[in-house]
Amino acid sequence: MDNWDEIRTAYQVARVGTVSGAADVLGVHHATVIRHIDALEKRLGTKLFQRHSRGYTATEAGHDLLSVAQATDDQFIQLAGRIKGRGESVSGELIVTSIAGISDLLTPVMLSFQEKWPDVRVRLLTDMRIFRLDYGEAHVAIRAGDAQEEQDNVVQPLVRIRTGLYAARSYVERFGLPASEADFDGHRFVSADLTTTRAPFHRWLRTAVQPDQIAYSATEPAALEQAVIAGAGIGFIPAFRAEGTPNLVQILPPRDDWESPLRLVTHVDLHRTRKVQAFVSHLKESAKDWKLCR
Amino acid sequence: MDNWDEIRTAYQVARVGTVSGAADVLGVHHATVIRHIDALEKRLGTKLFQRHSRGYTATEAGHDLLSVAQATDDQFIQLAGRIKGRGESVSGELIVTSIAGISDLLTPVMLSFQEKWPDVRVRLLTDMRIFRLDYGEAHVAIRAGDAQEEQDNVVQPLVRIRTGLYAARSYVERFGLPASEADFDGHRFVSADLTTTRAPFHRWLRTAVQPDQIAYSATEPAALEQAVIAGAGIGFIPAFRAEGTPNLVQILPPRDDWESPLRLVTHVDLHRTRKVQAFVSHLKESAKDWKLCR
DNA sequence: CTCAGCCCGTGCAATAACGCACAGAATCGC
DNA sequence: GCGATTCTGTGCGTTATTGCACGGGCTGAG
Repeated sequence: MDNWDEIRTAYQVARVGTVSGAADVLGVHHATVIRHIDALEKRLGTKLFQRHSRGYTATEAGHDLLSVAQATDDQFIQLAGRIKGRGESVSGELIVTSIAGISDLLTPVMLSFQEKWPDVRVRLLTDMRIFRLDYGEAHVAIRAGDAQEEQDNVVQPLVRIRTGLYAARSYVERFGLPASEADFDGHRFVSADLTTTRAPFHRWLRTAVQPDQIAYSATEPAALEQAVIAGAGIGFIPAFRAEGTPNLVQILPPRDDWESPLRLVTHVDLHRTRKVQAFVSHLKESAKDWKLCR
Repeated sequence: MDNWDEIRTAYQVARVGTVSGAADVLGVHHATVIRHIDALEKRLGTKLFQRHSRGYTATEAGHDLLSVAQATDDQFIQLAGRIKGRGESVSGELIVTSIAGISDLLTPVMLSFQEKWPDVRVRLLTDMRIFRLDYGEAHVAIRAGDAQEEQDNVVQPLVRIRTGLYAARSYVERFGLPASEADFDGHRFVSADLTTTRAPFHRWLRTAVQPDQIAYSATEPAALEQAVIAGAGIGFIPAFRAEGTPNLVQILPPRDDWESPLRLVTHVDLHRTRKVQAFVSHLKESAKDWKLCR
């Protein structure tokens, strides 16, 4: 059953009853309607209409087509309404992907957004691999660093996360408190695998300490944080997280060159839609209240 | 939502995931697919797909279209199957229209036909006006006389109904029994309006008797028959009906030039279908058993 | 790193679809 | 009964759609 347009033509003929009338409705010449009907009947091998001087009347097959195409027409009209309205409405799914380790910041934002727009189903994806906006894997991405983005992505800076060096109180009691960067000899450190991170503070650490001083490494930020809290070594923790955590001692305060700039990225096709715009503005508004960032 | 073909194209793209793949399925060039998508998105004002190097992935709107068009495709396939199979199957409605007054003959035929093909719903239409086959008002028509049929009608002779002149026994007791055609003076006759009948025996009667001898006239054959039986006058009754009716006296036996040839008429478009063929052959077979016809 | 394979996108030529005009036929109203 | 109207059907010229070929980009394997 190729050529749905011919079905649509036959539908109008069955509905109106005349070729001329259907042609008017369809906005084409009546000769076109005749040719569509002829072609469709030839392909089906059955007469859809009885031709007579007052018009076309549908046969049984024509009536069957009429009812099916009627339903189709209704559904397409509803579909068009939904699609056209979708750009205007804030509803459906909103998929946000972000770097790991900032879910404390994001989760309240997502929840308040969903509270504001109850028709939206929110999904937050965090994974090692980078989700591709141009594959439609997410509507909004929150990424770190200055990495080059793809062509069609709209990038805007969000906040800069301040990160400091911390250690657990239990670690300090056991290994002592280094006075400064020059006093790091003999200390143990917790860091991410260099293969999976491009965070500036981790890169800095690799230059500041010996490789064998990295006592513990992991890929997941939460795992690193847990390791520091457990006393495995000195490690980087975002200031906003360290402040709320007891038993953490600041070794070195946040430095500007450790700061990780967060970028808010959307695909250009989705950037214009009201749903994405709503979330973007909501996120930027919420980010103003984030402490210990800038 | 004009242009259903573009929806069909978009449906295949959403299903397959690539323009090239959809083009293969649709049997068109991939450039055509791209143009269809572009046109459809432009008309809807919404992106249906995210374009990337590995193909097209559907957006939310695209997924919506996919599910709607999927259902449409299924329904169209089923529709095509029904329509193509309809010509082969003996089912659905079968509308027969006939001249009034032969329902005794037809009803058993219709009933046995329905018994033979239980999926058929049979309708018998008899009315003063002639139902038009080319308007699709009936599949089969049984008509009388030699009237010219329209262009696309298939005509085949059925039987010739023998008609005689009869009177009720009560009439004969009151007015006497005419010995022959020459003895009609003073007798009363029952006849159809000349405006509504072209039956040869009625026309003959108008020449054989004086107009004021027509004591009773009607349009409906059953009404005429009832009038004759009630003793209103001498009238024509088909031999097959008169034989089974008590209290009827034959005035004149059937004559060849009174015979009314019945024609079996079908529209050329429907004549080929198996359903109509089945009924036509069933009717002709049954007609062989009709008594007092030839 | 390079090459092969598989996508998408666009200018240009061919082709199929379309609109136009006219003819024929039937119906409606006067 | 007869013109007026309406509808279908077809040949012809035009337009729009399609197919083709080529270029470019991305991906994944060797």
